[in-house]
Order: sequence, then structure tokens, then C-alpha cells
Amino acid sequence: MIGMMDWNDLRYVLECVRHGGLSGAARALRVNHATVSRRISAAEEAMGARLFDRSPAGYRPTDAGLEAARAAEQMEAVGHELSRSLSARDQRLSGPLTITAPQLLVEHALAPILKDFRTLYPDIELKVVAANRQLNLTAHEADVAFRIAEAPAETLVGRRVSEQSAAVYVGREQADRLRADPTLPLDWIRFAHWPGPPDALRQAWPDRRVAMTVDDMYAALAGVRASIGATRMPCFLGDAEPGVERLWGVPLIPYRPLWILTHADLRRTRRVVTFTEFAASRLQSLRPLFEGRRPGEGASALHDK
Amino acid sequence: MIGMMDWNDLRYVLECVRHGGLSGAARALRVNHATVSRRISAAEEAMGARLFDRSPAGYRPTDAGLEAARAAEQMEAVGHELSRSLSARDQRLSGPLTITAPQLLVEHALAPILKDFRTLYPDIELKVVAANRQLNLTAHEADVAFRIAEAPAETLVGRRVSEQSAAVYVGREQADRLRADPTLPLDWIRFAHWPGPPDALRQAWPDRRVAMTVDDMYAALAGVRASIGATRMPCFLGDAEPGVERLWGVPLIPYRPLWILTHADLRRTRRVVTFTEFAASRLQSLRPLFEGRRPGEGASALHDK
DNA sequence: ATCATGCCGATCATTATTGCACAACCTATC
DNA sequence: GATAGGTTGTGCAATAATGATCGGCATGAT
Repeated sequence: MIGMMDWNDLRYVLECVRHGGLSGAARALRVNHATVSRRISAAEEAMGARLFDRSPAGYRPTDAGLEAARAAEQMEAVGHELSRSLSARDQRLSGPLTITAPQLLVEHALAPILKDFRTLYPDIELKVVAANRQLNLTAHEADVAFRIAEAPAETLVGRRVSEQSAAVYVGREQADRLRADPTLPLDWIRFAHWPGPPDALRQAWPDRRVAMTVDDMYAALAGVRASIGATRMPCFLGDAEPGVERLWGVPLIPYRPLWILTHADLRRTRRVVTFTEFAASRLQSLRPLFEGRRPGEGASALHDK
Repeated sequence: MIGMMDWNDLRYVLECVRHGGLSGAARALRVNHATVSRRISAAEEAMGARLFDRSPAGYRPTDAGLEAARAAEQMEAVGHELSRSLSARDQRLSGPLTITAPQLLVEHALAPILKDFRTLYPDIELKVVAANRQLNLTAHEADVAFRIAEAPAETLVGRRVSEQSAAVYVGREQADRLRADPTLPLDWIRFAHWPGPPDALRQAWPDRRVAMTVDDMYAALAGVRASIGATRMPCFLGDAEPGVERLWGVPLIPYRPLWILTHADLRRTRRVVTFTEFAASRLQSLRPLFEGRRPGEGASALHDK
């Protein structure tokens, strides 16, 4: 080897290419940006080639930098494969297990299930990443993911735990106003980057006005609670919220189902299987909640007009 | 990533698997064995699996260790490819250029050629590795290799610079003894792990005895100089050695040709092309030496009976 | 038995690497 | 312009990694 290069430095090069600069790479790698700068310099020294064009706006990779990044990507893929393969090999009913789910799902449905799992299998070090972003199971950022989606990524395997329904919810104060004067227009909380209100609502409440625009379910929920307006929410959210009720006259709306997913490589791992079985079974008993069936309502009430 | 693993640590795992222990790996990596031990432990921690069974005799890899080593091998291949690719991209007539050749060839033929090359292209930082072992061009241990071989490895490209002949050489004192009493048996220096003496010698000197066994050409040459015995040597060696002469009555013996080789990835790199052209051209003028043609002998003398 | 050689593990001083804090600079946006 | 938020570069102190050395423990030769 003419210049023995540092494999880790290739990581820094890769993230610098991906994020276009030191700062972004530093955040991704959870190190100081000065470190990234020094490692990049070391890599350039070792490879005998400039890898980036420095500019105040950021780092732009040279051809050599792109080539190095391609190599780093391949190494990364090898590393991920190794990581998954080792996890799959580890068949003990102990050790680490990382799961991820949308924050709201953790709060409203998963928390007690996870708590029971921990007491049942205390040797499994359960790590829960409640995040809005979807972690990358292929990159092994987590072993198991709960997803609310129409269809899972094709490289993942898992099961459709439950169908879901949504409804339109209003805060108590707004509901009282509307009951007192049904001719009032419906104050509506709109989701940015989303299509308009559901068709079912257009028919039942043709007179609406947008009271607020949000891009986050937490904000929408707060808005409903404060009676700023009504909005569509999955039933497991709205029905569990005190001081919030379904808007009358609007039928249930189909919603994306709930999945529990894992990477194909981990499908047969004992820890993973044990967890998914446990979680799926417990979630089954919550199906009325997810499907919006109130006590006393039959399954036939699902998505009726 | 559950445990962000260190790519460099995979290197330590790989070398530990290759050498069967900390010490060997430490030598290969040119670090202290304590470092290897610590890096291995760190890797095991990060991957959550034991990679080696510790024993006083050495480290034996577990299944997980073997798997990690396989991954490391792939990363290594990617790294080598990147290294060559970056070298090939560098088309300047300056910068590093590493060549390797058998020690004896450097001493007897290459040295003046390399010296002239350095004065002609002073900006090329020529590094010469005179080694008995064959460096790995695929691993980019060198850019160019001189090899004495029947056929080069198939992944390499290059040219057959010259055919070679060998002859049987004796030291002056032994030669005088033999001339004084031609009935004496021929003291012979045998190469370990080699087939017996050449057929041509069996006929010309049927009466031989083994005076010494060596496994190194330097030792053989020293033995001939000290008149311990005669042995077969390539002509470029024996003919250039003062106090050593060809044994009469024995014709020239075909010998493995001389190649100048490089990796296919570097075939079009300016530095490499410039060097190989220069060296090949200069070696051409030495063909009589390699082919054993003495001054006054025609080419027809080649390998005659 | 005894010695020599090779291996691994542990300790400690040294060295190298990292993070922090600050400075300098560019660029939108008001 | 002025400002706020973004970028990269640099000096210094804290931290982590390393190398050297020693001891214990096998194995194999004398």
C-alpha cells in the first residue's frame, strides 16, 4: 500500500459529500466540525489527492472525492450487511433491541405494551426511538419499526397489525358553540402539504373556514384542544383525548393501516420474533381503538356513509 | 446503527484472523500487540458478539469473527481498488511511483537504470522495494513490478522484456582444481525445494556430489565464489561476477524470462507508462547479458546443445 | 529438568486526537 | 446597510489512544 489510508476517514469523506460541507457531516457523525475538517485533510494527505474544493458556502467534492465517496458507500453497505448478519446470528433472548415508532403512537398506544415487555424479558435491553422521521432499517438504525403507511418498503417484512380509521374532532368549547348555533361556519385546522378536507366533511359541513395551518400532528391536536378549530385525526388519537369529541354528522374516514416491520435479515432472530409477536398480539386487543369502534358499535359501523 | 462500529477495527479483526493471534496481527499492522487487543475488544463490544476464542496459543476466530473478517476483506478490496483508481487518475509526471524487483536484479541490472530515471524525471518520487517476496500489485503494494517468471498473474499486464538463459558457474579455485584433475567429482550446490541438477549437467558431468544445500540465491552465489561448489545461475548473475566462470562443457540452459508488469488499472497512467517504457528500452540493450550471449558469440549460440 | 521462545494480559508514561470557544467570512432578508 | 444564521479555520485544554515494558503461561528443544 503506497499510503496506508484510514478507513474511518472515508466515512468523513462520504458524509461530507452527502451533506455538502463540514457542518452537516459533523452533525451526522455527531462530532465537532473541526474533527471532520482534520480527518478530511488527513484523508487527502493519505490519498495524495484533493478531495474537495473549499468554499465559504461549503465543500464541493472533486472527481477524486466522488470516487472516494463511492468506495465509502460500498464499505458502508458491507458494514450494514455485517451488522444485520451479526444481529441475526445472535439468537439469545437477551442483548440489545432497538425499535422505533411515531412519537404519538408511542405515547398513546405503545408505552404500556413496551413497559410490560421489559418486565417480561428483562435481559433484552430495549431501546425505543420515538421519532417523527422514519429510521432506516436497512442501515440498521433500528431492529423493528412501527409504521403508519399504506405499504411498507419492499425490502422490509412484517405484518399489517390493524386497519385504522380517522374522524373529525372538535374541542368541547367549539362543539358547544356549534351546538348553540348550527349555522356557524366550521373553523378548520388545515395540514400544510396535504390535500383539502375529507369528502365526508365537505358534504356534512359545506360551510368551513381555515382557522389555522399546521404541519405537525402535535400542533393540530393542541389547536383542537384549544377549540381553535376541528381537524381530521386518527381515532386512536382523538378518542383518547379528554375534552375532545368527534364532530357529529361526519362518518369514519379510512386511514393508513398500522404496520410492524423488520428487515428480512432479522426475520428469524429470536429477540425480534419474540418482540414482534408480543407487540402484535397486544396491539390486536387495541383494534377497536385503531378502527374507531366505540363501545356499543358493531364492526359494521366501519367506514359507513 | 445500534452500535456504531469502527471500520478500522475490522482491519484488526481481519489481520488477527489471518495471523491467528495478536502478535502476528500487530507485526502486520506495525502496531503494539496491546493495541490490537484493545481494538479487538472494542470491536466485540460494538458488534455485541465475541469474535475470538482466547487461548494462550493464540486467537481462534468464532463464527462471528469469521463473518466480520469476510466483511473486512471486502472492505479491503474496495480500499485497494480506490487506491489504484486514485493513482491512475493522477496523470502528472510527478508524484509517487513505487516499483519492486528481485534484490539480485536490482543490484546487477536495474540500479543504473533507476539512477538515470531519477535524474531524467526528478519530480517523480521513485520508491524501490527490492524484495525476495512478490509484492501484491492488486493490493497496490507497488505500481510496477519486475518479475522473473514463466507467466505473469492474469490480472496483471505488461511485457516480456527479455528471454533468459542460465549456466553452471564455478569459482576460480574450484575450476583450477577441476582443470588439474578432470576425474574429480563435481562439487554441487543444491537448491532446497528444487528439482535436481539440469539434464545438460547430468550428461556433461555425470560424477557429482552435493557439497551444500541452500534455499537462497545469495547463499548459492557466496558458495560458488568460495569454491564450495558449482551451481546453476541465470547468466546476468554469473557472468557479471568476478572470480566466477561458466563450467565448461555445459551448454546454456533455458531460464524463466524477465517481465515488467503493472496492474491493469494503472496501464494508462502517465508516470507508469513513462517508467515502463524507459526501463524496458534500457533493458533491451542488456538482452545479450540476460540471454547469456558472450561478446563474439552470435545469437545462434542460444540454448544449443 | 532446564532453558529458550513465543504468546497474551496489565500497567503507566507518552503521544495523538478530540471538543470547545472564538474569529472571520458569505448570504439572505429586512 | 444592518442583522441573523450559516459556513470554515485556528489555538488551547481535556481526553482518549498508543507504545514500551514487565510478568505469567504455555510449548518444544536440549
